[in-house]
Amino acid sequence: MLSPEDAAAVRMLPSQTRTAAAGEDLIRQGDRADASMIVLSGMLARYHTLKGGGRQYLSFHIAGDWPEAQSLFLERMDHAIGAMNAVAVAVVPHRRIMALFQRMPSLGFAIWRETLIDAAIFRESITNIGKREITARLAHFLCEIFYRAKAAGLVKDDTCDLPLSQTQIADALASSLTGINRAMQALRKTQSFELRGGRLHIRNWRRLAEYGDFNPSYLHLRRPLRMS
Amino acid sequence: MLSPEDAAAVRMLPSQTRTAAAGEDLIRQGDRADASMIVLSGMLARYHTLKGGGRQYLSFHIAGDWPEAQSLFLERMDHAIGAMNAVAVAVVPHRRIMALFQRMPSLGFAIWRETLIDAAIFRESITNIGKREITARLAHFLCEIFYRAKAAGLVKDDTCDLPLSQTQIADALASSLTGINRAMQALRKTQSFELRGGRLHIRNWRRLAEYGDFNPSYLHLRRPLRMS
DNA sequence: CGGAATGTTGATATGCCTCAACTAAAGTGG
DNA sequence: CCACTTTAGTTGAGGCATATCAACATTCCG
Repeated sequence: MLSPEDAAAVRMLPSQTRTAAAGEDLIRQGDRADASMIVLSGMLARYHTLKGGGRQYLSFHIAGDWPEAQSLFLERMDHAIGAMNAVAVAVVPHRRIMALFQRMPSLGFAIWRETLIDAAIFRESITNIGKREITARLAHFLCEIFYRAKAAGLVKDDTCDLPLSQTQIADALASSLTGINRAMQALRKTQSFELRGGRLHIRNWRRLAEYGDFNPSYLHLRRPLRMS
Repeated sequence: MLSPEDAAAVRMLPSQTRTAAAGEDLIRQGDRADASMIVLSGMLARYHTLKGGGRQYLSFHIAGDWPEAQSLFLERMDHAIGAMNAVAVAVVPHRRIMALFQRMPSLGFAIWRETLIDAAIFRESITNIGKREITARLAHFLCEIFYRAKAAGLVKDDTCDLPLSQTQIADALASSLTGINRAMQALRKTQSFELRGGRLHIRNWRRLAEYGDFNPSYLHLRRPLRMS
């Protein structure tokens, strides 16, 4: 989340809109990128591909995110970025961004800050996967998705998009389809949320956050959200 | 790893040397930091503390690393930084660093790049913990430690420091003490390394890297190392 | 030398993965 | 619009990797 001024400056950048369908890759592991992208709509994911073809999803990105700011300074992609549903992104060449930095250093710092928050999200994911049992892990995951969507202004009627299959959630949370399916059933019993048709509806935030041991401080929002 | 010029500029910054003994924290979760630190010697770790007191180690840092560059733009620490053995760090106030950026933007970009590599390391850790069985996970971990030490010029006689107990390795790899102990024994059978007295000695890099499915591209070195 | 930290080994338990079959929903073409 | 195909979700059974618990050995260190 950039400040309004920074966001305005970014919008003035010459950019090209690119769309992708669910399942398509926008960048692949090993690619060189000479442009970054800003998500306009839909959901992107970063993922590693393992030998054998399995995936580990690393993070998910929604409108307003810069999932690829890192390519500004890292020559090759160490992961791929794919579309989880129909997606539109603004593609901005690196040189444009670098040129803008010179005029507005604060914008550079703001984007830097975004990449640091990204890193904080990865850290939290390590702990989530490493230390929490599968049901709590899922609860934490749902909390993060919802909280970030809310911070981005994408929540309406306590509902946001979550266009992931249970298989994909399993590959994000280092679990299996069966494992996630059963965790989902266990969590549903808490009546704290509903997940249908790619939409996540929160019924009882407190309970879900409690269950998932979710503390949003790692997201480093400038002002905390008021959760219902 | 900054470029020689950048590193020289950093060395000119007024800084204060601070030391810490094994087990001491340099910064705690929730703290505000108004200075960053550069590791001079010893090993630091970042970690999350869980309710119940358990730890999840997130990353380890050796001489030359900036484990805390993120505090430049993130107000509060979302994790702690502790010393794994006797440590010396150079403490540089944020305002000095920011002032230097103005004179040498390239330095800012170099540090930004370092934080992006940090993030890549976290991502790899997610995959390592999430998708690899415990023995391969350990092998991968040892490879990363050694490879980074080598890149930093801290390897002599195919040996580097690794001042961690099996309990600490377990808390880094989302395993248990017994689990790590047995993985260690299994790995030792490959004769590819020795780990004693806080020193890691590599006997057969190829075999260990193979076992741990270790591909160093995520470390984004400018020129790859030649491994013996 | 004694005590604490670290590492090793064995026994047992269990969370979750794997495999497999089946149901439900969604998407497609005649 | 219905039959068909594909994708997603559900359920059960069985096995295994790894956690947990407990005792003991070893090394480190004051």
